[in-house]
Amino acid sequence: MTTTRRPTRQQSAVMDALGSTRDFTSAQDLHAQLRESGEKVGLATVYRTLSSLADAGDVDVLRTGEGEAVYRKCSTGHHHHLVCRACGRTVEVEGPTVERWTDAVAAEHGFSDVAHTLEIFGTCGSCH
Amino acid sequence: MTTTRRPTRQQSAVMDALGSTRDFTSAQDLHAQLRESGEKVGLATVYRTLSSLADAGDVDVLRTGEGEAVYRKCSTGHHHHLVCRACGRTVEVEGPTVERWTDAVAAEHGFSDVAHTLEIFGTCGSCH
DNA sequence: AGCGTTTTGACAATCATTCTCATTCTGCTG
DNA sequence: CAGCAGAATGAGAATGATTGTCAAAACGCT
Ligand SMILES: [Zn+2]
Ligand SMILES: [Zn+2]
Ligand SMILES: [Zn+2]
Ligand SMILES: [Zn+2]
Repeated sequence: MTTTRRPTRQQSAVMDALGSTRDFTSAQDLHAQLRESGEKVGLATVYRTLSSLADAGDVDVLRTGEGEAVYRKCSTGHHHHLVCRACGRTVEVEGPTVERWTDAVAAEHGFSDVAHTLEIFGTCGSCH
Repeated sequence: MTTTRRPTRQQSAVMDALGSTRDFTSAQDLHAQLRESGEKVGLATVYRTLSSLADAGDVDVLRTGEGEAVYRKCSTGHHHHLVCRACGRTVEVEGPTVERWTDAVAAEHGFSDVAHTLEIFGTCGSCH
């Protein structure tokens, strides 16, 4: 069931658009940006491409408070995000502390096959 | 803008329904349960009540992978959740380790007014 | 160029959530 | 108890993101 992937103009357009910003962006917004910049890409294709990328782990996804999915091209490897509520500026953070803590807590309660989600929100220096 | 609250039959029905399960439940599911148990409560009211409770911090909210909001009556105070993917069993967890870590990371990057979300998912012992 | 497969896109269909607003409660007041 | 102003309710419409449909277009390969 290996997802055979064939490269297309539309897919690279979406990836380029994603790469052009450091903020988390929604599928709708990406689609709007693409239209403005002249790229003709269908909305459904934007969704499909983002889903694939997310499944492959090539982009990070998280949900806004309203439940909308937002995407961001990130460095590889497990990490978390420190996001500014005001301007959206995002800093990737990582560290063994949380990883160890979550693993310990899960083990302590007999849970296996553990994963976790963690996001930190705040107001960055510039926006304060 | 203090949300003046007036107690009603519908609201307590929703709260009772929430209290009758230890798992995270969606507004839609709660509404269905209420109908089955004979309680006549409008869907809009279920949503309104849950929103109020969530805003007041009387229930915890989180989003499923599909973006649906799910609610749970929890103990008071800041804590996190260890949720079983298979059966939904939820354990509340807390500890100063993560709190300190997130605060430190945020401070290190000049962020203020910090908050965070953290959920741990896994397979509990019974479901393994 | 020809062919089987994959991808695309316009549009319809879902589905959770919110909005509207007329009607029904609730807590007082006299 | 009757009356009132404000709050809450509910049925249904409206919204908005996401997904499904399916014929047409694009690919990779021979
Ligand atoms: Zn990331
Ligand atoms: Zn982590
Ligand atoms: Zn909780
Ligand atoms: Zn915490």
